Amino acid sequence: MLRVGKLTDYGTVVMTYLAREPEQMRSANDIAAELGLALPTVSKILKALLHHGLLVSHRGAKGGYTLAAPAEAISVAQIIAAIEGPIALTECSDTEGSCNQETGCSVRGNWQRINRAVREALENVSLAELARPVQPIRFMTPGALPSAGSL
Amino acid sequence: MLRVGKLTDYGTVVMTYLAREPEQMRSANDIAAELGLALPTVSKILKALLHHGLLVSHRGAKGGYTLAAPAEAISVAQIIAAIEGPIALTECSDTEGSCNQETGCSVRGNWQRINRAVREALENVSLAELARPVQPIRFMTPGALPSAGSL
DNA sequence: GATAAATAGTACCAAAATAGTCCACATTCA
DNA sequence: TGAATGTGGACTATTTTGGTACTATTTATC
Repeated sequence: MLRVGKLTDYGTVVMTYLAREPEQMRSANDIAAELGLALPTVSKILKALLHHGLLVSHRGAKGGYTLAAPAEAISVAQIIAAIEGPIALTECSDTEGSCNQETGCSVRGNWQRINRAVREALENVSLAELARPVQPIRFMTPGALPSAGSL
Repeated sequence: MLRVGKLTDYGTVVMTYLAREPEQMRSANDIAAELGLALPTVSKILKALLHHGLLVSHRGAKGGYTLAAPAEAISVAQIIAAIEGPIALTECSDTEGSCNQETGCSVRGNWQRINRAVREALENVSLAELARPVQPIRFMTPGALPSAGSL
């Protein structure tokens, strides 16, 4: 449940890679090679991240990308928004016409709260935390929670 | 960012409708007519909700559906999971092969925490809350938060 | 028992979103 | 000047999603 595109997943990986040595400028080519992804795909992701101010680019030979801010100041929410776009959980935002039912519309209103809750959860995870190696906080017996990693 | 299918949206509306008079059994036809949705679509949603134990069905003439539990005991997370399926935020769950990079994999591990945070946010909203009319908790000046309702 | 009204299950199609690629152009370093 | 690199946009193929149709099964009612 609750999907995020594959490109967004890549996006977090790319950002994490850049966060390892924030001062070091990396070309799209380097990143693609290092991460084992296709150059055009990486390029596309970098453009999106750049557009949303998460990266700084340097054109020309010896060019590349660096983080626009310290990893602590970049949230997962920003990364997702940059690539996924500002699409709400529900798509009923503008076209209210379809649901002229009192019941339905009150539901729609309450979705706002859900959206906010999820957004806050995402804003509270920084790129820095994402880049940290996984701390084995809890080892659960395999199979105990079948979909532990799923939403 | 962060999408939920249209069917899931309908699902919440259907559940909310049933929650209004929990004792009252409703046929798929009634629900479709009342909510202004196509019968086959509503039927599909009801089947999914039924399969996940959120509804109880009564077959045959005068049959229909009722909630399987009080609205307070059903979470939005359950509704979403029933219709959207247990798809994780990222799809890297099984096929670890594609990403053989240390950098990337540590990111993947950290996604678990994000998933959990979001899931908990969703589990903390019950169907009962969803069914409540929107309480105008705070009126914010329009435009102050451009994408207030989006994620 | 017969009949009508429902759900149950499954398969299918069309449309939309997504992933991924390619190319022509602009910029900068050596 | 030339090679390397980002920029922007268009394009295609694949996947996912939404929506529909059909048949079987169950049950209330007459």
